[in-house]
Amino acid sequence: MCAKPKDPQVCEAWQLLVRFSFAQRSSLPALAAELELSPAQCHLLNLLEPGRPVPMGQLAGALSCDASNVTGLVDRLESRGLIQRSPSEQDRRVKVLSLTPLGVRLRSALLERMTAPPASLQRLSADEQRSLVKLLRRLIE
Amino acid sequence: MCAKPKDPQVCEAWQLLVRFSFAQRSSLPALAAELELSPAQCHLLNLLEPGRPVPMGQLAGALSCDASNVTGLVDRLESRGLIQRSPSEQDRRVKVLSLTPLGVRLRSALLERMTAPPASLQRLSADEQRSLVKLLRRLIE
DNA sequence: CCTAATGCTTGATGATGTCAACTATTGAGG
DNA sequence: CCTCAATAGTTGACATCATCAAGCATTAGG
Repeated sequence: MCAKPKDPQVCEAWQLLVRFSFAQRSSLPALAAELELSPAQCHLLNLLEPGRPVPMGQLAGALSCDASNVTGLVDRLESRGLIQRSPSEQDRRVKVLSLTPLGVRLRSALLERMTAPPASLQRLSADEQRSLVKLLRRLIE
Repeated sequence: MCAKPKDPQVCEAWQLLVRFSFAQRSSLPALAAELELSPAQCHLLNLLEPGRPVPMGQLAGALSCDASNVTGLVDRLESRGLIQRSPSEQDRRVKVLSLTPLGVRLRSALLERMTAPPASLQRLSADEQRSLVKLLRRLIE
């Protein structure tokens, strides 16, 4: 199944992670819909931390998408009063995004739902959970 | 960060997994584009194993989306000669999908790319990789 | 039979995403 | 200073993704 003559264990671990994220791909839309959000909007809100404004272009980089796409995404979130465009003082071309108080509340509601661990995680023992955390940390960086 | 008075370790593990799948959400489109596929098409091809035809409705269930969405996805993949609709013999309402030889080749090219493990995975020792595989297996089922 | 339920398609609509063209601003040289 | 290229964001055109409601054919139960 793994093409190159690499360690098959590495491949299997990676395949499981990929499978996991495909599963997420199925479940996120329903979860997001409860808050009237789309998956893309969730991703954006997830990246926008309270008290840490971000220029639009930087967000496009983090989302790995075109800048014009961010424009539309931000238009919709701003029209709902969740985020806010402000001109940068250093560079008048730049607009920085920040969460409104309403956005902060919605974001934390979102994170609360997204990070509610499923039953399968509870089946792991405390030691196993600790190992998993360690491994994933090193994986992501 | 975790709302309920639950084990914070469970929450952290889950958060890392969620973070991982958001990272995938960013990288999959580019990877898929190399094969002229969209993320949704990847998901569908991923579910459609060679030699194991699947009714359209079942696929809609697996993708957690509306049946009419599958119609469009299948239209595009079929017009490229990657998959094939065939009438079911047991039930003439049902159409089963199967990969064409071209589809089989593209699917394996796709899986090969998707499952090419990133460098960060190689940094784990053999033992650590083994643990990770075990933990993830129990997580997914 | 008649009727309800099922599987898929169609059409309308909105969101996501890309690209190319445009405006405004910045910054580097001449 | 003055041009001129690069950058940040917007706009418009277009394809895809995704939902819903309506419709058709088939199936299954009463």
